[in-house]
Amino acid sequence: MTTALAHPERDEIRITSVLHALADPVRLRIVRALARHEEGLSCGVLDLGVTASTLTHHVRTLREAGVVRVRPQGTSRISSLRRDDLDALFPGLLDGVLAARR
Amino acid sequence: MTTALAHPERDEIRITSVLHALADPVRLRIVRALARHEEGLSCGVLDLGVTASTLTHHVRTLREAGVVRVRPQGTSRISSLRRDDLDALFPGLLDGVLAARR
DNA sequence: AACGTACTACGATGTTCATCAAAGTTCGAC
DNA sequence: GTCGAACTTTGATGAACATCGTAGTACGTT
Repeated sequence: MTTALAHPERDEIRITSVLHALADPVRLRIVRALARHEEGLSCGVLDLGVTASTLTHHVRTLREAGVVRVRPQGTSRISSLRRDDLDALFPGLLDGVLAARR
Repeated sequence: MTTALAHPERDEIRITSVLHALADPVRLRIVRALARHEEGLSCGVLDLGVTASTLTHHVRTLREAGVVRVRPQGTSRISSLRRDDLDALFPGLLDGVLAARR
């Protein structure tokens, strides 16, 4: 399928969707990894202890919530944090989440 | 029941539980209301469009996640935001959530 | 003690969700 | 064009959850 991946515009991002997307241990690990790689990365390289299809589900949840942006590159898909949008809408939220020790 | 209400200690509060607790429209409205009333308030006074038993469930979810502190007062229970604990653990998170326009 | 208010506990219900396996798609390389 | 790698889609399953109604408890007031 070559239909472009759907991403919400900045003003379509809802706080409840973002919070729900972040409220999962696997997705939170993805977000933490993306925070360390500003340039983005293919989530397949992460060892998260879930199958590929589950990983697809999680990345889609993050994308549809507006937390990450995904762009195809070859057979891979590069995900990156939508830090600018999130910081503009919910200043402090992302930093607070990333600061969490546990 | 007069058994004291259980609250997690500050170092027992987990980010995923907090995010999950905040990721519900009804609970978010409760948190917003509590943010406007530092002294705390009885959640029963809020008109949230849910029954009393559902409200109990939501307040318990917030309490067990460490988002609010609840103290009995007469036949009521006064809830208040655990702003100090949340700000210490996840600086910016609460402000970011409260800043959300939608 | 009797009553009303505020809240809780329990049980039921329908929905959402995280997970997986299996089969399918897309794309680069040979 | 064939192969393999990376990812997605579909369908199934079990768990978690938001909601409600009913019944119950705790407490202040009369």
